[in-house]
Amino acid sequence: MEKYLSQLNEAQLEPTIQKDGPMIIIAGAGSGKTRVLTYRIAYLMSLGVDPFNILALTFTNKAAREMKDRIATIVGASEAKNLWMGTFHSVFAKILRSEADKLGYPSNFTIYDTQDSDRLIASIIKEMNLDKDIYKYKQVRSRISSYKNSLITVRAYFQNPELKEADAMARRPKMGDIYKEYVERCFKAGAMDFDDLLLKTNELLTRFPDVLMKYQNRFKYILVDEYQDTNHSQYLIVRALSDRFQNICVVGDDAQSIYAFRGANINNILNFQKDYDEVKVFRLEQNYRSTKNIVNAANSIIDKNQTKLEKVVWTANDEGNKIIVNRSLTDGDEGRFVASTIWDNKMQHQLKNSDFAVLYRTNAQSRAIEDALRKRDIPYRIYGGLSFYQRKEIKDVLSYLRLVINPADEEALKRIINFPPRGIGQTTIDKLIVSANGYKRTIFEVMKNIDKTDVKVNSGTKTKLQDFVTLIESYQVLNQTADVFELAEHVTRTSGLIREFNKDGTPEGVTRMENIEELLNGMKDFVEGQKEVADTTGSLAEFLEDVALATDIDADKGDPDHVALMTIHLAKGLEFPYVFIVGLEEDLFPSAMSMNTRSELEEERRLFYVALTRAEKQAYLTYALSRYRWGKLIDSEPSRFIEEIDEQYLENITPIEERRFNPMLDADIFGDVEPNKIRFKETKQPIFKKGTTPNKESEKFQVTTPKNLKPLSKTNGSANLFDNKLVVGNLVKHLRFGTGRVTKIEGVGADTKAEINFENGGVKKLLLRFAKLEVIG
DNA sequence: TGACACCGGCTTTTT
DNA sequence: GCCGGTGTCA
Repeated sequence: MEKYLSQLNEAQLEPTIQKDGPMIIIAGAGSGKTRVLTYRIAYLMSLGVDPFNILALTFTNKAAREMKDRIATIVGASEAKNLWMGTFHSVFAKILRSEADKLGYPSNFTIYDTQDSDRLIASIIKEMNLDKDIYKYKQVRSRISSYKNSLITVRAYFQNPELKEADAMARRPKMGDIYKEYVERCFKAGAMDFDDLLLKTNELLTRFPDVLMKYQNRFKYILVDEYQDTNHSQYLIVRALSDRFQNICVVGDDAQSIYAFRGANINNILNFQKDYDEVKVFRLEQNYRSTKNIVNAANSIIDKNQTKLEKVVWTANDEGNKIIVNRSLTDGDEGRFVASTIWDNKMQHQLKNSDFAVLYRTNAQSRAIEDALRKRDIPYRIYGGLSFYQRKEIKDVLSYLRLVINPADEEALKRIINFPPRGIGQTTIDKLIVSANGYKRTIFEVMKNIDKTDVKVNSGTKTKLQDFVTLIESYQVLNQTADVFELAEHVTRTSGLIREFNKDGTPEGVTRMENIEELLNGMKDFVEGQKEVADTTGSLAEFLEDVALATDIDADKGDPDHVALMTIHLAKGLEFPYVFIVGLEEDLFPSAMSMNTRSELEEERRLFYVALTRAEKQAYLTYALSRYRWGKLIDSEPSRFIEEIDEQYLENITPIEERRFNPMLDADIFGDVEPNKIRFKETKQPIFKKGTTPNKESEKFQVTTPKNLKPLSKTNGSANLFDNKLVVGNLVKHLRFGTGRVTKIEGVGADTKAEINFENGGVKKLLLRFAKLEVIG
């Protein structure tokens, strides 16, 4: 242990060896807080504290895993294994499972993800015959979420006239009724949403003093990382659990609080000293990560915020290069700047792809960057966005498994009762829902006892319903003996899912199959991994829980040497030698939706601070003069954040030449194609602003498939032809068929036909027919 | 009841 | 530029 403690500077050492009592560590970006947390836990254990009595709450499961690994190298794996470490959601999901009966839940309750919640809310709004334009399900969901995070239960809601009034004022008087119905339906389905995991934990701890005492005694030492991002619900859990021993250590940086939108309360960290007696305050202000230029630039930014704790982040590192600011004409140009800069740097300095990260405000921005990187053959990985587990085919498989564990799971049932199609239509499903609500039973129970209910369906439908029940029940039987992998493998084969995805043989179907394959492989790993861990069961329930709470950043698959593309939110806690912060434009960053109040703007500024402090050696700030948003090209102006940086840390680089389109490199065609059967409808929208392409404006074509065409799976698409030319040899990208080359062109104008060889899974020949197309070559 | 084509909304950020 | 919902038709 001594050896490790000697690695710390004095400011780090003090909080590390502070054993008891409440303490707060205010840790600037890059100041080694993870190291302090890790060593502190190891130190506690070296003093004889049982790891079973230590609870460490982190922001991601990956952070927990890494910390656990590091602790394991210090104190040994067998000891480290017993630490309680993970995200709020995952730790308390486990606790809720073992205490579920007290709250009237089954221990194998389902965890609803955002999509499940959305679907349920949308269906409730519909069932209540409310105007969906006034009651937008996303708004309703976020409202319900904020109630829950503030511990406003349905009962509390109806007891509080102000809340009712506020919703009535917002023209949504039925808000409370929707909330009530939503909560009841979740309960009936044996499901908790993300917010419930915290809300129900609070309920558990307040309603059952013996349970509270049990966990207070168990968690003698509690550590909370990223405390600035805790919400009220989490705050109360921490307070309750630490109340007995008061051995609470929170770590955070108010300057990096970026989750107010999901209820994080920056006052939790600002007021910590008022919440506990004799709080010891430690500050980590020396940055070990970044150059002086980056640290000072970041300081000059955060200085503009009024709400903050006083601290001075400094570094003994080199001066470093100035931060490079680059202007582009369009988002496409911005992407190309990023790609070529990465390329040049790799060449000049012998760098790896993984030395670079591209950070953006919104997920939608990844596309332009992605295209540019792909064209340069630079490996990249997009984090976040639509996560693996949210893909349709994966959710379909998981829905079957969820139903095996918990047949009450309404959302899973609705998802797969007729997928693959088995002749159970919406009308039937609606009847089932109405009946189930009437009997206060689950849909599955109604289906199972259909003859004893008032559901009127014809005998054919009845048989189909019974077949479905039998199918699920056969899986339940298999689940008694088979492991997760074996069961899932059986399910995909016998449910018809594989047949469904295989049937048309399109690359899209192939991709879906590959994803299912990957899911099965993941299950195999899970099953084998669990055999080595003693205190876990490797059960299906556990797998589904892991999956529900997994974040994209948690999964590290594929070649690790790739450029990382992610939102700034996702980048928190990470560091990279070279960082690009792209899309620094007003209305995008800061977001147009976050400029109404000072506190919103300050959160955007903190977000920018987080982005900048990810960089170790070099930061690039880029913006474009025009950008595609909602499929339209719109003008933009540089972000105020660029101006807010003290200019002595910046270097503006003027593009040597404004980039032009190279049709061979940059031309893309998107669309649905099937031999001879495609119509291209011209739309008047130019692809590029005048002046950005030398002479001609490009045209955009919308593709529609005629009625007699069997669609591949998606019926809309569009084709972009740059400079209005199609040339033999042109590279063409197609959503479904990948990339191919034009091999033959026949005819002119409306009758133009182009034959394209797509190379993926064998050569595919497709005939395109363009309207209003000038053909050369 | 299912398939299909059209339309409209969306884009902040996530456990 | 994508996704999901909806209205229409067979």
